[in-house]
Amino acid sequence: MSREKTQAPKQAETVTSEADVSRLKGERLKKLALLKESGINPYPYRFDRTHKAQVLQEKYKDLPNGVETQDEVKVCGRVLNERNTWLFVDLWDDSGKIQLFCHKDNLTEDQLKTLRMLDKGDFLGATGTVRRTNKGELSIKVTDFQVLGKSLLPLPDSWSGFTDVEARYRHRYVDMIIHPQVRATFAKRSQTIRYMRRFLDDHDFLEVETPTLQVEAGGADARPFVTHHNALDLELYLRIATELHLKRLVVGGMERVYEIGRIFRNEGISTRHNPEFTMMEMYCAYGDYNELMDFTEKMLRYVAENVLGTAEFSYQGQEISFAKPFRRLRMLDAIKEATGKDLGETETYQQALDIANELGVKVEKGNTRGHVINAIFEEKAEHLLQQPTFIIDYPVEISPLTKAHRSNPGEVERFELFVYGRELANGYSELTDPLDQRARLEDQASKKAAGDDEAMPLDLDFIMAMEYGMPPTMGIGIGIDRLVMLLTDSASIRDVIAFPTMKPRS
RNA sequence: GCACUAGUAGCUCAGCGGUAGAGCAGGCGCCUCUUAAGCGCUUGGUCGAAGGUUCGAAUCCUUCCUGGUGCACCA
Repeated sequence: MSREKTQAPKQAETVTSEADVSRLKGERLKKLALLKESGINPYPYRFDRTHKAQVLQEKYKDLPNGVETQDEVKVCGRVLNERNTWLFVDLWDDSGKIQLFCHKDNLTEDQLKTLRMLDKGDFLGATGTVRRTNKGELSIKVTDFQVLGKSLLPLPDSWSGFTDVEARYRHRYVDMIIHPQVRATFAKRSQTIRYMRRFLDDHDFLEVETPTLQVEAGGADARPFVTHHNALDLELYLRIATELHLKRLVVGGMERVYEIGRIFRNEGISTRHNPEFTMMEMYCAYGDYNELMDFTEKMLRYVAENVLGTAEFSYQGQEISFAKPFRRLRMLDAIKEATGKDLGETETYQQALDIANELGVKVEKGNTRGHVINAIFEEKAEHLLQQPTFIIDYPVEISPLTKAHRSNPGEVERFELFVYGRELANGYSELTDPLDQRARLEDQASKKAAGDDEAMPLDLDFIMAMEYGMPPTMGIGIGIDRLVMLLTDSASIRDVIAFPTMKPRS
């Protein structure tokens, strides 16, 4: 605390020297000083607006050109453009634009002087009457105005735009000021979560919260972030999934639960991966994966219809339909469709590996028939799945938390949903047999001990929970960021995460 | 982690061995019914960083930093 105080004067010096260095900021600091000298507070407390821009545009849409009303309104927002030396000012709020008409006939000498102390980027509140100019622009004939927040830094110019991707991610607020599209994307992100939540709530689910800090990070194959708790002198992991805790709640009698939360995985960054991302996981007692696919389909359709107004949309030039029934395809059949090879005829790791070699698929992870099948699927079939497709019946070896298939040996009742060749969701009939679960997790733990840092740890309390008895349960995880990418036609996951993970500068 | 690619004024870009440029933004003045944009004049740069080659480097070479795209990892 005392350290901060001693540093305070130094910070003040920095601001001054920056002003010397940056002439653009310096010009604005001069205007700020001028405002203060004129007795104006450039950072006041509030403004009572009567209308948002969009409301006025709508209300006066039939007002003819050149017609003035006597209707007095108060509007406020950020100045993004100015023409004819502040005669015309484009004021933007979160609904849209309204033009201010600042004619000298309607303003005092002092007000005209104040007008010259403004900059693009400033927040302004204006009072005046509604009129439409001869050229057809709805405007406020300003009779009074207040500075609501002085801006000290220049915005990118609106004509050439703001295209430096790095700058847009690092300074998202500028990106959002300049690009209404970006604001719209994040509004849709919010709505996506809202309607998913509403759908689940309407189906009697309870929203819950489970620990982010965990002693062992389980529930998925991924490397975790490590952190440290000082008071306990304890190494902790950031969660890589919410699954194991949500299932404990099902054991506890909460029959329908879900969590929408941040997940952390210590993996590479790409257009489809951010180290922290948002996942919706839900668990529902007494259902199986067949029912879960029906449910998922309905939920996604509901979300799309409410966010977009339609369940059919275009993603990166590809028409995607959430309206039509989603195709359901066994993994082995997907491989057969893609390659002509029937892995169902193989029985051993070696037989499967021979086919992989024949297809030129490298199997770099795992040494079981299931791993080979999965590798072939991922390399040969996955990218073909453009329209929503449930790939069902996965190999047991890559699914340690999933119930064995009721009729196909070696398989589990699991599906993944693919859209545009990308995984969007992962669901299954949950494994509820504690003896089977213990055996599978012990197998995982031995792999972990053997050096597989993505294998799951042995969570004994999770097994104990299951030993108390668990009902048949269906459960799914949906990648929210990827869903938002689809609904907003965003090419990169960074476009749907307001503050994506970036390396620090210098 | 690997490959390719980029970094020049506040923004968008040109320049690719010979004195750092343009448009917009900014400043000053005039102007007051404009829509990218009234008119005139004008300020503005560690060319991402550090080395090297050269008489001379924004430009060529090396290393590093930070992005983007693809691959790998993964969801």
